[in-house]
Amino acid sequence: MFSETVSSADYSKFPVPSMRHAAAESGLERGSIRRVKAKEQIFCDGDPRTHVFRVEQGVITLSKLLSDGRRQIIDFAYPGDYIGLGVLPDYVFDAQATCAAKVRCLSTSALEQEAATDASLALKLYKAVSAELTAARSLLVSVGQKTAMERISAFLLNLVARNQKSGAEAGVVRLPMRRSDIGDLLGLTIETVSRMITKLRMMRVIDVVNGTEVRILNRGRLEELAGE
Amino acid sequence: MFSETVSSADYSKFPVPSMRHAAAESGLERGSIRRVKAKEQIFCDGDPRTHVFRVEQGVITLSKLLSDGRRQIIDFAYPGDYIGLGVLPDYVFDAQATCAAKVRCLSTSALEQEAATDASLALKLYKAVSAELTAARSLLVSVGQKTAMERISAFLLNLVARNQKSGAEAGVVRLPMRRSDIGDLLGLTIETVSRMITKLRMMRVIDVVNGTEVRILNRGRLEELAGE
DNA sequence: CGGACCGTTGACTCTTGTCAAAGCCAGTGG
DNA sequence: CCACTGGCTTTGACAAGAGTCAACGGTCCG
Repeated sequence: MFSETVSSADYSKFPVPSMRHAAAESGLERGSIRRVKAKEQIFCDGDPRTHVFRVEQGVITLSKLLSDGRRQIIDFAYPGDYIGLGVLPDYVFDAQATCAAKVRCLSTSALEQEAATDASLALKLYKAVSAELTAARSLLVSVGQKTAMERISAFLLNLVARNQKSGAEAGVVRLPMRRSDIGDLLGLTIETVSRMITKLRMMRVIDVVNGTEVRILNRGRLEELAGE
Repeated sequence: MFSETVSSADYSKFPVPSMRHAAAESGLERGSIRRVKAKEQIFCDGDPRTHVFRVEQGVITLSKLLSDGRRQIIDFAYPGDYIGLGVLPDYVFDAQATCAAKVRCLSTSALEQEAATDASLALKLYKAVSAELTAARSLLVSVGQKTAMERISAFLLNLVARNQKSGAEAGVVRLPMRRSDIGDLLGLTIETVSRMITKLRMMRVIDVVNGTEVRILNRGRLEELAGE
């Protein structure tokens, strides 16, 4: 499963380049682009936190692994999202591309140095992390309180909202992740995820094409099913 | 149950006072102290986010309520923790005191204004929110992946770690919250919480006095049970 | 063509939730 | 001083939602 995984040191091969057009760029715009292949690991839990990444293309899975193999996905990072923000010296989760992707690499030390004197940059970091916190807590509510059906429904609505922003066809969601990823995000098994999706299809609430594209047929019903 | 609850507007009666010794104080030190009684609501989900609070004494429960009454506790805020940080115009959860408590009230607008020019303050906010994010994700891993026994064990160890810092007797934890609070934090029912605590007592891993004070008898075993 | 991977479906199990009753403790009022 | 009340916890019996195990099918790719 991890045969394509790249050693955790690999991302150090993508240093932040010298500031060629620095004057025009804030600390969050600089940085070289790194291409990652599907299933390639960007960094691992426990690695020194040398870079912060900004997703430019693709979807990145952020996850935490327990020693016995259980996995909790903490978030899916979409284009525009930042990965690896925080105050700890090491990364505290794994980051892996679900599909071919591009990320911008920002040196942690340079970022922190700049933020120490640039209040607007520091505030941007504050806002980015606050948004992550809101998302994490919302997921926590789902996982802690909702039934399998409610979690799947809420998850789909969440994806719709994200995709809307990136201007996709209304009411159609691409699922770039596998069933096991959805399960590990929502605290369910792949079988349960599959069954709930089948049930939603049977209820004519959604339609699924190729297993990866979901068309919302009855948004109102889906919202009811998502349990507020 | 909510007979002692204070109307959501009440905290506006505690404005930030004029800066009497401003030169010596950063934006996070200023602010009047507000006393809250046990079970008193500090603010509600949806109220305008007029203040950020710093817990000075007691324990504050942060929770999110679903329309049908299910409740997810997002965090317990201990002395030194900040409540209500973020970028949204309204509060996105309820804050309620589990026991008599004191909080310092900081005006949101003043804080934001100051942070816009003071990078070190903005960085402090960034760090505070980052810590909350780490805690939220750690809880998410518990709730999403762990069994009831593992969640309870991890929860107790978490409390031990927090209390250690505030210099309590080693290996003894006070539980200022009720079983229903623990259940709503961990995504379990009160019955399950009670059963697991009983089981831990039977296994001689912990001892419980008065239902509110837990003595850790076998920390190693408890760590094993917490599932990494 | 064959294998690997992923998703779906079915039968069965089990952990946890639900419902109900009893115990415990603190505060109150006679 | 003590019985009463209400809130919280504990315990038990039972139910159900989700997990486990297993088999099958589809798709991609060498």
